[in-house]
Amino acid sequence: METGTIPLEECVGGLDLYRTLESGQSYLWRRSDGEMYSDSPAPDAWYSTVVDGEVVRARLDEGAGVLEWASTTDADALVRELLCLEDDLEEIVANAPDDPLLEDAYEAHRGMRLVDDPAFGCLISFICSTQMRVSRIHTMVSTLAREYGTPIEFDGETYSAFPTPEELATATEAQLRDLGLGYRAPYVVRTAEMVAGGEAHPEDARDLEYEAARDFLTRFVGVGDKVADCVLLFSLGFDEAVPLDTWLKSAVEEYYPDCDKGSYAATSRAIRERLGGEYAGYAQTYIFHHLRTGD
DNA sequence: CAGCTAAGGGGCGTT
DNA sequence: AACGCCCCTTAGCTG
Repeated sequence: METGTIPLEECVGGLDLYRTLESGQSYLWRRSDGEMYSDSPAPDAWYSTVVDGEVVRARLDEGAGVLEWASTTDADALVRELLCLEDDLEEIVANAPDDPLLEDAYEAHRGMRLVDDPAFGCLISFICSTQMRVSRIHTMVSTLAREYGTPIEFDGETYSAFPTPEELATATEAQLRDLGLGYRAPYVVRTAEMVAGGEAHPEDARDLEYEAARDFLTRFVGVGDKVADCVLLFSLGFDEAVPLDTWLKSAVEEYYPDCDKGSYAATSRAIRERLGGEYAGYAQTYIFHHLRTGD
């Protein structure tokens, strides 16, 4: 076992691990008390995930002023990457457009960061997310990991990696329906088969310009504009992506009515400009969390 | 191409 | 306790 600490002072603008990992961006982490996404924060809890066969655990130690990690490998760089610790939140907030809703959101959830999830797990997570509340999405993704992922022993406990495309492609629609995925079951199987078969990989979108990348991702079954935007924002480093979900649509309706241009693409473009362009995705994450939690 | 609708099932608020 | 409605939407069909 390897362990380490990352000084919180290196995370410019702070780090709120609870809001970063339980705000509906990532479904690939687990909380040690099993109460993740239950609306009951546990400031001392360990969060764990598995990336490329390596277990990573992380915990905030506010008293010591550090983010503590433990892993099967030297995970210092990996933890910084997964939690976007290099993002300068002070600069992002300072450069944000003057906007009452956005300022409230940034103020209320200071320290919440974007995540940088592995692409395949992120893609499947958001295919599962349609018409679903965040706690159930987390349950579904955990179930997929338990049923199809490779178990890994670490520090006396068993962790389940999210399945590889090849592992998930062995699933049948009927099995996934039995696991509670509903109409998403065939989407997950077909997308896993596409990636496993080499037909396309979500990582391929990295090389494209933003809107072309979004179009590219919609070739996967169960992926429309909104899910594609989530994968771009939460996994592929497109910080300008603004997923237009029900909460953002209601925000457009109530706060930015002039940004409603009818189609997804045009409205997305307008709200992206209104929220600051380059880092509009950060703004989206804060507004989404602000409206959803009512905090 | 725009517009409509079906597609799990659980949790939550209302009767 | 039963009921209706909602949930970070997409695919497929119709006109």
